[in-house]
Amino acid sequence: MPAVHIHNTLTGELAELKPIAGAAGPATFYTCGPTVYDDAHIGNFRSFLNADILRRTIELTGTPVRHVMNITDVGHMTDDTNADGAGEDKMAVAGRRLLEAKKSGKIHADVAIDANDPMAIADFYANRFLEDARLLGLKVAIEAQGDPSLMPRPTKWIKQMLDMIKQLIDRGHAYVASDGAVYFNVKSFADYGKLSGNTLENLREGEGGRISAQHQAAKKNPGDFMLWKPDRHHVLKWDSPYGAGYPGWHLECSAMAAGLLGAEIDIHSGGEDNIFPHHECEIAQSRCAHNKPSFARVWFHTRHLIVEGEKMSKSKGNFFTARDLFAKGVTPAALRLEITRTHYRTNANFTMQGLADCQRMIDRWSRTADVLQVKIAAASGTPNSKSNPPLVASQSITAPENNASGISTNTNANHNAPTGPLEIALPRFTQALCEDLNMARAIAALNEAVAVEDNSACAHRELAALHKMNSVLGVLERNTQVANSGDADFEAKVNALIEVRAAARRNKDFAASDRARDELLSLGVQIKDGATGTTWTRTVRV
RNA sequence: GGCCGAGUACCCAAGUGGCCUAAGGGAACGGAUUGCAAAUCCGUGAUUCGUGGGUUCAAAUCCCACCUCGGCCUCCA
Repeated sequence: MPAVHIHNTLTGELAELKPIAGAAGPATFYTCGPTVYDDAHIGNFRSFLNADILRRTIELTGTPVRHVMNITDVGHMTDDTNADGAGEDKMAVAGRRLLEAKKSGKIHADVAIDANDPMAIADFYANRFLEDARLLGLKVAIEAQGDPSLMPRPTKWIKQMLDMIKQLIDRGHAYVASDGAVYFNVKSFADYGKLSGNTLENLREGEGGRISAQHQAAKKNPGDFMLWKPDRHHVLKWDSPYGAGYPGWHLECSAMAAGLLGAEIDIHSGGEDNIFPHHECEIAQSRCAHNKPSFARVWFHTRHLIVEGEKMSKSKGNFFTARDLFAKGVTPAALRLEITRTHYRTNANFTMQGLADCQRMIDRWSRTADVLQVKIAAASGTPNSKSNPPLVASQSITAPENNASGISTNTNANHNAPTGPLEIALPRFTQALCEDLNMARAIAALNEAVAVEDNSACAHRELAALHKMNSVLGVLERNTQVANSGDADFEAKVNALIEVRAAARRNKDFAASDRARDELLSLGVQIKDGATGTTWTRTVRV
């Protein structure tokens, strides 16, 4: 198996992944997750899904991964540095927005949620995030159903954060300032700025007017960042030796990563905007609190997604959440592929055309899987459970050596020699991903293999190879529209029209059959006449 | 203003000194199929890599300048 190499933001070089725990793993991986004061948008999901692709790639090479992703439920202030209450808690803002959404009908008014309760708001959006994430195949979100500790919430980790603050004060890296807040002293950590390339001098120049003079004056250095903010008026507050208040927002990741994965971890990921200040500050806190030579060995950052060539923004009307797109008929598979197929270190351009391109690719892979399934069933003499007639003649199957479960009982001498195109493509696919997650080349390897006619006798081995590739791509199992299910009336109407059309065609009344087809189209339904009858999907409209 | 990344066909996108007269997918066009479509299958497609210079036997790939886009510079995936 080739080793996974990825670009390490910390060094600017390609790093071979060697788990701290040894070759057998597990590799420890922490991903900065969402702050749940609103629905996650597709840009958020690009960074989460790229982390997922990396995690699945490592697993493809045979190394298990322990992946943790936080869900931030502490509101934090819209302006964290302002003490006089001019900044507002993000959860409070979210509560107001939620009330407005209910009034305008965007969210069902009967959604039982108290907009004045920050934890209820956080739970509401956390659940919506988890729904979207599972639909998109974010593995950690699927695993967290069985083990919630894999997606920790900072409000449950306040004690550990306070322990860390104490440790930092004791070691001389943090101090209580005249304004009552606890700050980290950046001058006490020589490597501060190493991750982002920011020097303390540059930072001083770049103050940008966002830091109030009052608090700047209380700090020892302009770059010092907050660890604890005493604030009796904050929506969420906890008791502490520094007064009731709330933790600095960098602290949660340091505390949870250490608590769940260890003081040193293999990989830490996030969006490119996390590099500074968030990850820079995490490194400073973690290394100083734990007195370790490194925090994360490899830092993995995904560049931002742009939409139709422009920065995504609500005012431009190119701002999409995953659920917006699902409601329009986009399959989770197509969305997943569209936002992960471009290399993670370039700005990906999300387009509706691209989404359609991805859907076509996935449909073709899916058909290949179906054909292989049918061949396997035919070879083993098992009747196809789906009652579909075989789509492809199975005369190429020469040896009844396989069973339907795909487990080989073959004892042929050339058992290990790849024979079919997918099996031959698998090492190229794996190699491409191991070279800094080259998705485009991996996908090309799969596409080329799918285009080759498979004359090999080993359908089950071909299918196994396809499933291996899909274990990273994660698309075959989620290639269905979310929007379709649950509307029985609509489905009945569609099926009735399809039957009307079929009857008209049998009578050679083509004018009537075309009318039925047009009517379906106006309902947003696209039909496909297949060998086994007519199927339909919702057309994707934007 | 400082620092950093990127510009490859109609669109998405790989390739980072010779195997590139540039991968893969989509669109478009032509053919097969279809009552006609859709879907599917087959075929066609950049002498050229933002612009202008330079280095080299050799450049999309290295260097310089310029243009455009994106990111960070204490909210942000």
